Amino acid sequence: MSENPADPRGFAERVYAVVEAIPPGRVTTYGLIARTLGSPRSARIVGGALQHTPEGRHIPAHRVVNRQGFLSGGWHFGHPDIMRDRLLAEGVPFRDEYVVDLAQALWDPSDEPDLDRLYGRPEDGFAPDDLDDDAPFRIVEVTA
DNA sequence: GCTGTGACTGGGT
DNA sequence: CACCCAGCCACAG
Repeated sequence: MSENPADPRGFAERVYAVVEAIPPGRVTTYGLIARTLGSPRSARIVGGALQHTPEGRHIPAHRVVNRQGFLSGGWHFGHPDIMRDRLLAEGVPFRDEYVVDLAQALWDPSDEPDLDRLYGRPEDGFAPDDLDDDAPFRIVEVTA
């Protein structure tokens, strides 16, 4: 599987679009980005995309942390301190040395209105695998 | 095309 | 609360 047909820009491009929308002083998580893009199980791919962030583009990748608020991508900046200092400079509250206070700083991309225009539209022709994710049961074919 | 690999996650122990 | 475990899925060899 390479690229989503309904996703001509590529998954990584859409990840960048979301990350660029994160307000200064706020953070979001890999999982929320993945969910917002319609692919809840692709949190790891989100991380992979950020690892290959193009130099020329100023993408605030330091505003992405894991579900616990931990700066799991800290070493990408040379040292986790770099990432932490950038967040501190923006006023992001910390619960621990390398753990941000998600209760205060978490920003959910899916709360943003007009998601389609901001991040692209995952609906058209998107693989329906995500739809049953949160469903309590799966609809199966009735065999005669 | 097949395989290995994670800046992840949620559930279980 | 802290590990451990097994899915996860796009992407690079």
